[in-house]
Amino acid sequence: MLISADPSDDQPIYRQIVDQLRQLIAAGILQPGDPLPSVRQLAADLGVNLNTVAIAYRELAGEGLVEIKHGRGARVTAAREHRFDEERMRKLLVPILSKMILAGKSDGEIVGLLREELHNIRGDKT
Amino acid sequence: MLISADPSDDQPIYRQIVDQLRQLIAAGILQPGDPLPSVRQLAADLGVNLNTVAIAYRELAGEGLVEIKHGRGARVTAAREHRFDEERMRKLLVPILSKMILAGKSDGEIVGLLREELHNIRGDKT
Amino acid sequence: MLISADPSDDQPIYRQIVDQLRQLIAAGILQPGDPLPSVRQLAADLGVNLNTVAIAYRELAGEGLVEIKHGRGARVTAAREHRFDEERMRKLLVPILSKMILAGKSDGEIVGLLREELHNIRGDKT
Amino acid sequence: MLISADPSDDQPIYRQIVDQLRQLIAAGILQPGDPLPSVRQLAADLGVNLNTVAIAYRELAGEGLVEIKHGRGARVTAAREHRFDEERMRKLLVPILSKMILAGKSDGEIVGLLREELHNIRGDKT
DNA sequence: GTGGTCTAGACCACG
DNA sequence: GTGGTCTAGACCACC
Repeated sequence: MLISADPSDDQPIYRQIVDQLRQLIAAGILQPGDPLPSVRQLAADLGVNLNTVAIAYRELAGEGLVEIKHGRGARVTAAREHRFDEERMRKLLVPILSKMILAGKSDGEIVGLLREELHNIRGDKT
Repeated sequence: MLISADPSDDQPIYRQIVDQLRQLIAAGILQPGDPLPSVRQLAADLGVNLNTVAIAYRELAGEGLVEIKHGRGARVTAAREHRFDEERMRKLLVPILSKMILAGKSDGEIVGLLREELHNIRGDKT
Repeated sequence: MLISADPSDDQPIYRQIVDQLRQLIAAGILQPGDPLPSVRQLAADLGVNLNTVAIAYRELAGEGLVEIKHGRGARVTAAREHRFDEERMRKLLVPILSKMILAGKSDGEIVGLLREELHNIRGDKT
Repeated sequence: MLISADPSDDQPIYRQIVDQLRQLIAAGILQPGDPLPSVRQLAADLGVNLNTVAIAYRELAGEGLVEIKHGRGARVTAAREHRFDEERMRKLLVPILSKMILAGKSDGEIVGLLREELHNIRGDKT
């Protein structure tokens, strides 16, 4: 299982699912055309309600990352540029960076950690 | 006023306040020992509910960034290492990085954007 | 083959088939009395399930556009006025028009686009 | 009540709500900044479940037509251009036009009906 | 089998 | 008060 759901996380479960699937797609582990697990299957695996997974899938469909076909499951969309709201990204970044700075991290350490995560995501997936 | 509250932001107001105060502390604009505006004052300035500001202050107190003295207002905590939950930081970073990757950003572009934001936060504050 | 089935379309396949056949009849490309391809044949050509095509034919029969003769295939119905539920047509039109209006289209642009499509459908068919 | 829900309609209830609200916004009856009825209120009025309305609101938020504020209700978004996928609009139009043609309507009649609907939507709302 | 929709009812988060 | 999320369970539509 590549996906997990933690009800005690501060993020709602459906968003955890969205974030993890988005990461798998960004990593290339899920390639365009690949099928996602069925709503019922994933719900059973995660021990969550069917609707919770359905909401996650619907959100990904809204982002254009997956295509949902009635009766035939969901698949990763044929690759296409994802829109990029730079201002939004910066705003998301600021609180995280602030926390790191307050923890005494130097710019080098912060950039290093970022590079590590980028590498983790991109990884090798041949 | 260095703080603003935007009701049309996607973040709840109390979190906007928390994030901005944390950023000001990280930037050194608010130094250890400095007093925060009173809850009443800030609530009035921002035009938000008193409780909203109180919740924000309580959250910052929970993070150990400010000390609330009953009846005597809140002050930035005497400098001390803020705990650093690296795993948590990484988890916060992943969804943002995934989105940037899907938007076609190269590692260099992503690191560049991060460096810019770091610079913006650290800025000049003597 | 004048018909196609696109699994990545947002419309279900059976509806794609219905809409395309209806359009061909409206355009006069399929004339009253003309035979439709057999369910088996069309299903094979489109690479879709037999039932999917059968459901499409049944829907067209329900609209009175085709006649299904058990064991002898389906034919376009002898010409007769198709019932016209004006209210239903208006209801179908409203969401599309609303979207166009919100996109800033003028009445002229909208009417122009409609005229183009009418022309495309009517086309030349001897 | 400006909105209605018909469970026997072929469109799902949440989409009926979306379409009607979009129409009201296109018509200017709901202006930017205007509050939408609360989820619970509208659900009660329509006699449907709270979640059904919530899904409709979320969809409108995804379209950028309304902004939902936790604890403070939903409002029509400050006006902005709605994206316009012309190909999609044409594809939606074709089946409707085919039906009208099969009903024996002339181009003039069809255009006339369209103009009427445009007028109905745009209407006077000073 | 797949996903889509809806309900009733619960509990949490925000202001 | 507001909306957000989740559950359990039902029924429908598509292939």
